[in-house]
Amino acid sequence: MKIEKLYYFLSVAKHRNFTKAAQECHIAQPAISKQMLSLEKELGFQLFERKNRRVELTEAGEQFYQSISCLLDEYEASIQRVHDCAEQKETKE
Amino acid sequence: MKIEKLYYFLSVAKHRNFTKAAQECHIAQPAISKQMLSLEKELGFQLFERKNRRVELTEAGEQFYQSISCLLDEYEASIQRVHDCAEQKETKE
DNA sequence: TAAAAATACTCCATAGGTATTTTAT
DNA sequence: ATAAAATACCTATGGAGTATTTTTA
Repeated sequence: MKIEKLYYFLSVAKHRNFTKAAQECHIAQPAISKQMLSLEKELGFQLFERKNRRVELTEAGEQFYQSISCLLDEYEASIQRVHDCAEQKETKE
Repeated sequence: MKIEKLYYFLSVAKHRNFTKAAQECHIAQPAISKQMLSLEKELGFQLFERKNRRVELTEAGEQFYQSISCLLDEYEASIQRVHDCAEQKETKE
């Protein structure tokens, strides 16, 4: 599981549109499409309902969104904290 | 960033030994070694102090360990919850 | 000399790109 | 006809393996 894939998921969930998400993530639309199919396969269930001109989240997708959204915030905070810690150490030496 | 890489890190931190961690993770020692070098490069600072016959964590490494350990627990819980949600949906239909 | 990490390669899987097709409005 | 996702195909990067080297107690 790549963390980038989870960020792509958040973007798709936000836009309810693969093409827009691809733009936001600075990758091509087929790349997002494949990543989301691969994510669903990896998890073992549908995250999206592909409609006509719109993507909707399944119930599981909505829940996953909530969890992953928090988790990635915490992940970023962790990275930030450890960066700060490393820099503080540097200036102390 | 792959989540597997973070699990490898936890294992190395736990054992203070790349070879033991490799065994626990069911991969070869050079694979762990490269993954940890790549992790340090990606983060931009040292996580380990490679000693004689022992690996020690830097301060930043210790802090990263705490954060990542919690984070991966939450990640697993998220996956579990969403699995449960998806199954409940299935049986309801 | 033994134990442990790093390096040098080789191989394969996967991520991403472009072009194209499919599907529904 | 158009908008949007999926598919086909290609390439490059990265992960993992085996064999080997380096280092230090």
